[in-house]
Amino acid sequence: MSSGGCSIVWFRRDLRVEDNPALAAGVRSGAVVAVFIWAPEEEGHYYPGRVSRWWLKNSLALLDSSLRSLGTSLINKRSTDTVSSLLDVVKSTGATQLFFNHLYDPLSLVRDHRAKEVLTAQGIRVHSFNADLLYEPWEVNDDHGHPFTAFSAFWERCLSMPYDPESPLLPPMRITSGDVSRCSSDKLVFEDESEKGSNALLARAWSPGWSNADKALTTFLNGPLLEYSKNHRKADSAATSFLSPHLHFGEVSVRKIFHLVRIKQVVWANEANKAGEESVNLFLKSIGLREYSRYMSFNHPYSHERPLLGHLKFFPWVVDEGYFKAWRQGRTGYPLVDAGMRELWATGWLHDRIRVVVSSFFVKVLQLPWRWGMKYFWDTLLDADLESDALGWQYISGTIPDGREVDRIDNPQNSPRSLVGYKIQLMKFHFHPFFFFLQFEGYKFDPNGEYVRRWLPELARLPTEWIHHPWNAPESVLQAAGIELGSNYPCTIVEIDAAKARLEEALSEMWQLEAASRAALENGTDEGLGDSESIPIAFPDDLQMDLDYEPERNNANTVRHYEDQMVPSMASSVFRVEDEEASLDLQNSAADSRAEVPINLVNQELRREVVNPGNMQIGRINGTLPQFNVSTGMRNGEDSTAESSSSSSGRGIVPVWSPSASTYSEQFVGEESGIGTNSSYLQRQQQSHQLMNWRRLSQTG
DNA sequence: GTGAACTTCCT
DNA sequence: GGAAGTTCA
Repeated sequence: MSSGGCSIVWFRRDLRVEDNPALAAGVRSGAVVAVFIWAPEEEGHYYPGRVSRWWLKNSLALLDSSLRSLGTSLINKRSTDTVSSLLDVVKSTGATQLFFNHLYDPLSLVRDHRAKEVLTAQGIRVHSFNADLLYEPWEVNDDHGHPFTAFSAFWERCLSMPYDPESPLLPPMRITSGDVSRCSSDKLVFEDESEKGSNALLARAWSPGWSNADKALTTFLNGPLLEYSKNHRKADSAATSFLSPHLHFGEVSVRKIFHLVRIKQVVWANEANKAGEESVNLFLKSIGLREYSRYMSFNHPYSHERPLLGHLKFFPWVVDEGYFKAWRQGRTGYPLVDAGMRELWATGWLHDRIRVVVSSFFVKVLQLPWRWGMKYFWDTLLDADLESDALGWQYISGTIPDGREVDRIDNPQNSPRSLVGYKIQLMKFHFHPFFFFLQFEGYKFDPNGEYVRRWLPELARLPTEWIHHPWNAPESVLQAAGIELGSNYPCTIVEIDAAKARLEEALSEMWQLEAASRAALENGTDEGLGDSESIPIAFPDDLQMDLDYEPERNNANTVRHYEDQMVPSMASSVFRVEDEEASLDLQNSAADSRAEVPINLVNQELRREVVNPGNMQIGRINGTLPQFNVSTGMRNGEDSTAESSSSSSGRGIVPVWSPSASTYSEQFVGEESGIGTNSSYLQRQQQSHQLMNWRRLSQTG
């Protein structure tokens, strides 16, 4: 029912015309104005990295040309305030409706909710849809109606839901363009001069854009998918789908992938093609992990900044800039790790297996704070994806709940013996697979050393026998290969045995701290002890790659720009908000005197962004911070203006932040419940935290 | 009812 | 490989 005015279709990470529910609904409602708003400052320190911006630029160009062939074009807006820009577009086009597809990262959840509120208040009808997932997060629950807390159970349920995911929609036949004569389109700049040279190389390997994504999908389905299971262990194989960057920007619909893969599954099942079936299941699992990452982000919106299991709060991370740099540059002395890091820097891509290798090394051997690693991935990966990367790093760090710890996490009421459970859990994650793997098994990813030789030419002449552990090679062999350890290839930055010992120490320290904190809680003493989570917020100042270690970068002027990607210093960001909210926090802490695990600065940081993304104020209601509400209240169309796609159970739901308390996720590491006390702690600690910057931290490490 | 043994689960 | 859930004597 078109009401005279046109409709805005707001594109974000759904850069496709096929199976795009928001676009389809907009087109159905009449004339359409398609809009993309570029407001990267709103992303805070998750300002997209260079390669990611390159992708976006190209993807948008393709979307625009597709829209043009259908009868309209893409209006681009450069903005520091997405919601204001939306309003501007509404006003200049006389639009009466807004259509968009859901996103699930914490910032989008807040921003989109605000957009909906603001536009609705202006009399605009807002409709939002699921275009990114097989099922919306709130559709998938266990038998008790609670969200799942373990991936496997979650995925099993997804695959056996009583109704199938929506069938993919065809692209619109044509689009009637709304009146954009008074709505200008900005020229968006996604790369500066210094970045163009590096980016030029990307185009040789990648083709962004929805139609290319579709080709990549077809290629994969007709080729590598069959061998996916067999090949996916190899670092080098071409068996990956290479769909992840396409998926990140929504150039291809997960539901389309799912449907097509399932067709293959049926065919191969009929043929009793075991390898094919296994491959399909494995590939679907990777789709499932992507779904789960959104699920986690929705249910635990702090999961990109805070461990979901509390014990890691007490892990004494090694805050060592030198280690961090060596890891980034691929100079750790572990060939497989170094090869991976150099490939990442040179190409923006890393095979999934190698991601696990380098990130495990980061967390378990170097024991650097995982958020640094995650941030570096964010800056360098072509398919950087907040939710997926958060899930991945939390997994590597062993902080993903496995479904049993849920009701004991950070809950003072629980019996001390649950500690044992944590302990073992973490020991398992840390010790078991990795050290073994590093020493003996790593080679199965790259049995012939081809991968290492490609990315570490200095090791190319080393016989395969030694290629993964040159430190064991006889001197004569090294000499013959032209290698001098410590000179043209580094000695191991940390030896395995030393790392193992240090890890044991670190873990026991962690348990002591946790026990002490627990004891303090039981005594009603405040705060407890050390909180290593205050580290990860800081990010070293000089995240500059040394140019001589960048194989693909011959131009000395192509210095990477990190200023815009810098994690704000604590002094400059957290405390500004703190000041504004000082009085409130006092109230909160008085009301919430129940002793809590101490402050989590990370939480403060998210809060800063959430409360104040790009200088827009999101109101606090009743003196509390916006909290994420997954309670059932909003299921019943608390939001009457929103209309979900056509999902039978999904109608009326838009992911929403609201001040209402009592969410399931409270059970995790004080996501909500900790806010009040955290703030008060912060306030009291203000002085000391203000002084804390990277340098100071590095001295303590 | 109770504890031992067995099963199942673990991005 | 440890712990919660289940079965069985």
